[in-house]
Amino acid sequence: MARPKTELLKGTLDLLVLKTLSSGNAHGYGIARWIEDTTHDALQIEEGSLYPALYRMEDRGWITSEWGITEKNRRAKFYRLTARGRKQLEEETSSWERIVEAVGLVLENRRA
Amino acid sequence: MARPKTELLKGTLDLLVLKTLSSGNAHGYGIARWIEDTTHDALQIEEGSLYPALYRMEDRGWITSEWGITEKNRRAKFYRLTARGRKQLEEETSSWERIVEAVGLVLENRRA
DNA sequence: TATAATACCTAGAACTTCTAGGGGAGAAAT
DNA sequence: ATTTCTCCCCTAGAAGTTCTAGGTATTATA
Repeated sequence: MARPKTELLKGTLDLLVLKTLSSGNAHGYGIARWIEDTTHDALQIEEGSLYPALYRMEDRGWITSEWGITEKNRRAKFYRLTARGRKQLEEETSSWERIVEAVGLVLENRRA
Repeated sequence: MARPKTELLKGTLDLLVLKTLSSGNAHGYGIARWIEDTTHDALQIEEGSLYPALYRMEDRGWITSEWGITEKNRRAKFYRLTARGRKQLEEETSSWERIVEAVGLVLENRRA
């Protein structure tokens, strides 16, 4: 089936998930769908990347989880941001912006 | 001595090196210094990351190397881009731009 | 009642980057 | 002269994240 290659840049997944959760609770599957929709499938979230990432973030105290029922009447684990997660989001956002700016400098530059 | 954390996003190093070489040959050490200078040290290039990356890229036929002597009268391995390397640079540049744009959509968005 | 969609889970492979060293040779400083 | 600094290359192994390629269960739909 070979979908077009739309690999994530390693290191961005946490940022994307944290940002998604910053505006409301969500379950894993829903987070993935929301990111894909928002980016018009420019980013695809593999479940084999997502779930391990969610566990890591929970271990680190950035998010917490709770079982519940979705709008579609399905059992799902809902995540929400902790205070530490919110702080982490801020850090990762500014780190991301710094890197984008820096890479931009390289891409624009012509060496003398 | 703990320099401030300025980790690379995994996946950007190839792009940075290819772009650096796109405007002229350079040796490894010089590539690292140029990227750091250009980004005002926002990105730091570890030699333990750089040299393995250069070998990978050479294996893949994106760059070729040749020993020579630097301006400072030191022995050094000079790299230059191949045609395939130039093509790879184009691909990685547009991939980078796609990702930056997509992440931007997520960061700007507020979920309804 | 078969199939699709929703939702979660996991082991192991693959890959890149970092850590933490090592070495040699020329330049500068003492 | 000898030490120290800068330039320049190199490597093994650890660490970390993402992907592949499966699997399961339940509900909605055709």
